[in-house]
Amino acid sequence: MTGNGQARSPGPRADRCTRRFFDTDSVSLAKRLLGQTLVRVLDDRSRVAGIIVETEAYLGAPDRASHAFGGRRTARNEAMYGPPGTAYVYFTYGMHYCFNAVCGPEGVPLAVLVRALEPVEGIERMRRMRAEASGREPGSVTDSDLCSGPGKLCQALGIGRHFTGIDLVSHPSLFIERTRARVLHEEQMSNTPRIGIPFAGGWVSRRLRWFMKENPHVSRSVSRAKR
DNA sequence: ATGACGATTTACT
DNA sequence: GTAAATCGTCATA
Repeated sequence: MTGNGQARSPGPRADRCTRRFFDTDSVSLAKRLLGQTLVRVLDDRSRVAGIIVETEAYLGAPDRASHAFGGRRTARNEAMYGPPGTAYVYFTYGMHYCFNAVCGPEGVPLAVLVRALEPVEGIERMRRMRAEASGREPGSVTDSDLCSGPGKLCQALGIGRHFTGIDLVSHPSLFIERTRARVLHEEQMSNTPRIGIPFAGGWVSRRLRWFMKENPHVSRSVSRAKR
């Protein structure tokens, strides 16, 4: 036992992100999430996980690109109004799920979309799950094609609709581990406009997408947007 | 009851 | 580069 009561383990042991970690604005959370690890514990208790390398901030009612634009509150986006640390998972284009971490005070629909992961645990398992979900052969799924997009990472981690509204701070099979104590330095990250929101008027050009520079696991569209 | 529309991915020219 | 796939959700009637 150490002085602060934490158990000492052989290697660096990752801690789960707390309520306080999520209790901030979405731009801050989008940056803080870079370098943390999204973890899914499967039914057989094995873990699949990846380091978050790309995020997008959604700013709520005033944000034309947000599902909560204009204060819209429906059965679909109800989770966005939950307390910080709530998961918001939505289904889109008739075939894909996307995962968000909700932040800000309860009742205020701020969220961060997790767009890409660098696979680190259970990679072969993720490859199989993603292959099955997209109707391909596992051999055709390369490491950089595994979690390099919001729909892809949900396939790889087996994240579906039933996770929407769950509490990332306490849920046994979906959470985020604090693998990085501090926010990445500015030189280590880039920001660009968000992807796939041509309908968002003046919000289209806002640079609310954040990603690790030079990381091969960020979503495709990066390569042409900005190196 | 109906119709338009995606915070995407994939295959193909 | 462009386009198809595919369906839950929500606004309108």
